[in-house]
Amino acid sequence: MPKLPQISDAEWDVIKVLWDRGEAGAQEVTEALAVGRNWRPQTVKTLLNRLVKKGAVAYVEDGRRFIYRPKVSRDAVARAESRSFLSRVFDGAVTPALVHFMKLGNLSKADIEELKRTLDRETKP
Amino acid sequence: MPKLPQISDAEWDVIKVLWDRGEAGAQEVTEALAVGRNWRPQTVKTLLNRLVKKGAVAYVEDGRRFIYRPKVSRDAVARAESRSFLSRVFDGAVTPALVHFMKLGNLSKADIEELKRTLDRETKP
DNA sequence: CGAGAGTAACTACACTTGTAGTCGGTAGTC
DNA sequence: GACTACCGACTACAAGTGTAGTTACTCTCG
Repeated sequence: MPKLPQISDAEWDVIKVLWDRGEAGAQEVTEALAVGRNWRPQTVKTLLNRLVKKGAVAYVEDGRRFIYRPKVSRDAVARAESRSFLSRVFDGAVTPALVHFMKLGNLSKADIEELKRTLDRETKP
Repeated sequence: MPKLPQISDAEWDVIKVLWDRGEAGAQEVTEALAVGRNWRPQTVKTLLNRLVKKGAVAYVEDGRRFIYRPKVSRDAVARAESRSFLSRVFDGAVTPALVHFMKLGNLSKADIEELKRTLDRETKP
């Protein structure tokens, strides 16, 4: 499995677009991010380049443009980020973090039901 | 309420010691961190200084040494970090994050019970 | 009193991150 | 064939981070 690189905040926004679409060219990514993140095209290209250099993203040439595609799964990266977050903020303990998040509020009844089911599923294995 | 500064990884380790003890001098912090983070004393002082500059920590002079004390609560900082983590990794959605964390595993039976109770408590208010 | 140990202040320096600008090439258009 | 628009490559640059070194001062011990 590829070693997971450290992905920065701005880079996350970029790679999210790739995860959503499967693959995309630089221009497409720039347009997808136009709302909210108002980046110049060069900025997006720099970020794509850094992601390539980090090994998080691959590309194929398509004529004179590049098509980028994620090389690492969102789930794997989320897991790594979660672990680093947990160890920094909660000393690695999952349960206090869960309690903290639950108290962050805004859980609907449906959410709560789903979470309980997930807990049940976690009980046996 | 004081604006919450952005606290870096290394700074977290330092301010955690202050949260644990209430207050401490630079040397004490260095010793507390000697296991795991093997930092030179100057490194710890630099980090304390940065925390002071950021407004996360205050100090009083005690003779020719400084006694440092947190100015922001761990809970408030954890909340801010959680929010930023959530929005980066899970687009701000709490429930998927909770599910993800639960699957990170290692929940004991007792943990699961506690979490269910917490969910129940979240149900009414 | 003189030497050593410990203190905070100031300085250092490479790496990452956010946010681009510029350059040289090519594809497509008149 | 000349011009324009777009592409990737390379360069830039300030702020934040990790990790200290150096300096100037002072308290304490012999």
